Amino acid sequence: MADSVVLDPVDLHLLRVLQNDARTTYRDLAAQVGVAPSTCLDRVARLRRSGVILGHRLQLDPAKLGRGLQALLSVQVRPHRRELVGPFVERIRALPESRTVFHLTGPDDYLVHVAVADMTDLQRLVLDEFTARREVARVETRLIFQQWDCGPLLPPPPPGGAPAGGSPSA
Amino acid sequence: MADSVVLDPVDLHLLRVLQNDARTTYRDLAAQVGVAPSTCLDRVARLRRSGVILGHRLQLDPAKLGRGLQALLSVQVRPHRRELVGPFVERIRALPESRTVFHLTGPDDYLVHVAVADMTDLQRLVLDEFTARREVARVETRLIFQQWDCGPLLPPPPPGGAPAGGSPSA
DNA sequence: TTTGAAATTTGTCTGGT
DNA sequence: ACCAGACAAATTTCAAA
Repeated sequence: MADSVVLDPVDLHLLRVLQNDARTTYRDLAAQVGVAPSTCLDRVARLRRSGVILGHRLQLDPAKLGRGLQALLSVQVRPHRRELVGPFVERIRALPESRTVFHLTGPDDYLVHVAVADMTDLQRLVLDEFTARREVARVETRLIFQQWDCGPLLPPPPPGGAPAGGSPSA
Repeated sequence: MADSVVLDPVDLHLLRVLQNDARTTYRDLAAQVGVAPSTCLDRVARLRRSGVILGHRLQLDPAKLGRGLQALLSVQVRPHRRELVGPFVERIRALPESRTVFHLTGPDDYLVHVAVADMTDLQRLVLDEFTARREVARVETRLIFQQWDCGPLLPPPPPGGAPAGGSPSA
């Protein structure tokens, strides 16, 4: 069920346009991709059903919301057992400051991306919500100078990519 | 221009609903928030103009796109001078595997979140695109077991928050 | 600034190619 | 699978409060 899905060039084109602006109308979508609007509807509905499209998210500016300081917290949880890490993750996820939580390989078990108002707020967060917890063995804080969101997420080209004059299968 | 913006309770309510589903219609939005649809339109347009809302993003499932393996790469760039790091960041941002690039405080200058097809692909990426570059002094790779996106990003409550029975201003 | 209703644009469905 | 057209529903405008 988590396996990958076959996407033809039309699907890819749709996804590429929608990732630039997820509210493009089906009419514009159709014009850009070169199929009829009703076909777009069909395709997009299929992509949602197959789980490729998970949903639509609003992209907000943290600074404009008074959360101008962002940081990454590396957290060691000891002992690293299910009955401890389950509640830990749930608690951290519920913090209004948390943006993303990663469970990682390596010596640092978790990486938490947080957005706070200022340094005072960050200090409070680290002391009260992380190091105060018994299962948290160590927290390392790194501030984020700048962050870039990269291009759209697209499937990798097949290993034996088709060259220009390649394999006429007729 | 990056300063925070005053948001009244209606704006906050709108943002909270839209972050759960950015395609909620203005009609439903109006019903949930308790104002007229045309007011919602006005408010949302204002939020876009003021830069609080940056855009609408499609949320895709990397595994369904054949990118089932994600990792975080910590990168040291030496010497850390503008004429080296500028092109470095641009090159990394342009990689189809890159999802986010962070410039950080601390010994690791950059953290790059990547999505790849498999281990072979990850090895290729690290060797060919990172360690092969002269300015890259060191790369540390950590795999992502699991990742949680956290609740909506909302402004922090004001320091002197209004208590329950507070300040009847009439 | 907000509203309610009119005008316009979109989303959705049906049936045909 | 795709397309075209028709209907329903949503968005957007606008005059008035």
